[in-house]
This record gives sequence, C-alpha cells and structure tokens, in this order.
Amino acid sequence: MKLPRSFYAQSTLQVARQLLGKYLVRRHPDGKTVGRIVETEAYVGPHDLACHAAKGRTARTEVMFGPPGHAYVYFIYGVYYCLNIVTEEVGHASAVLIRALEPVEGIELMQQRRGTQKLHSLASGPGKLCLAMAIDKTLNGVDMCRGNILYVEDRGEPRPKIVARPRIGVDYAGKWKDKPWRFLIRGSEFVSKP
DNA sequence: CAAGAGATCATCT
DNA sequence: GATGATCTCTTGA
Repeated sequence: MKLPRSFYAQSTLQVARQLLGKYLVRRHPDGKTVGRIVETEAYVGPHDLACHAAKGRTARTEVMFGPPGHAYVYFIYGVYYCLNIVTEEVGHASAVLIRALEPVEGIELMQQRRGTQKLHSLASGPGKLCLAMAIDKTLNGVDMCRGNILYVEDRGEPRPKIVARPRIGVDYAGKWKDKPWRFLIRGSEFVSKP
C-alpha cells in the first residue's frame, strides 16, 4: 500500500529510518520500475547548514516549505538529479534524500537507462537512481501521496536492521557535517558506499 | 585499490 | 563569478 501523508508528516529522522525497506515505484510510458530503498539521508530544517533550506526560502527550496509527501528534485553538478521527499508540517523545511535502491522490477529498463548490467551499481547513489528511474526536474513538486507516477509502497516487510553514518558530501556544513543522519540497511550490497 | 580530474549548469553572491 | 546532498574514467602503485 502507498504511504500516506501522515507517514511523511513525522519527524525527518523517523521518516528517513522508516523509509528503509520500503519500495519506490515509478511509472513511465517506457515501463514501471521499482526499487527497495536501502539508503537515505535526513536534512532536518533551515538550522541544519547541510540542508538547502539553510539558504532561505527561494524558488529552488520552495517545495521543502510546503506540505509533506511531495517530491523535491534538484539538479546538481550540471549532470545529475537527486530525489528527496518533503517531511514534517507546512512551513518546516525538511526532507529525506533517497540515496540508493535495490532494483526489484523493471530491471532491464534500468540497465538500458544506466548503460550497465551490474545490479549492485544500477541505483547505488542518488544520481544513479534518478537516471535508472527516469526522475528529472519535471517531477519536482509532485505529490507522492496522490497519483501513481511516483510514490512509495509498504510491502509489509519487517523493519530491517539499520546502520547510521555521517552524511556524504557536506563538509561545508560546520558542526552539522558529522551528524549521523545517513541511514543504511545493514549488510545491503546495494548502498552507495559501505 | 586509491586518488584525481573533468563533465557542465542552475542557483546564489 | 563560484560552487555543488555526484559519477565515471584514468592513472599509478
């Protein structure tokens, strides 16, 4: 079943942990792709210097200030897209970055889009998974609690064992850079970095 | 295997 | 005008 808005309205750290073991579903004219979420990162609000919302309310961060359960997709390094899901109540700018997926359905399509056969590196990183699932800026702001082009599904899987690590690529964030807010499923072969 | 460069552009100063 | 919530390829041990 599709995760409801109340799921995303929880604290960002809880959402980041509870998304592990859930399934990201993407429907596209070329086909359906599904991946099991194995790695996430929490960006908890404007006071978190690693969070884009720390720059204030701008055209780019606008979605994060809105209601939970919406997709925040941004373009980075002139090359890749990254997918986040907005959390907490309206006005509280926070989100969870989806960092890695274990390919589940539509694997051939993902291989085609990524130009590789290797399952363990098909979606093992925020940029890679967006390529594999055809996620780009046209999905920015999409409501993931309504419609069926992009959403997260609970398939009744028991809660996985979780490991917490510092977030990746946020060395500029001062005292926030070492917060252990990157969450991985313990032992998964599909994460971006062990 | 580890380290480094380059790709390439929206966003903010 | 600088830089980034990344990835791939190349180089060298």
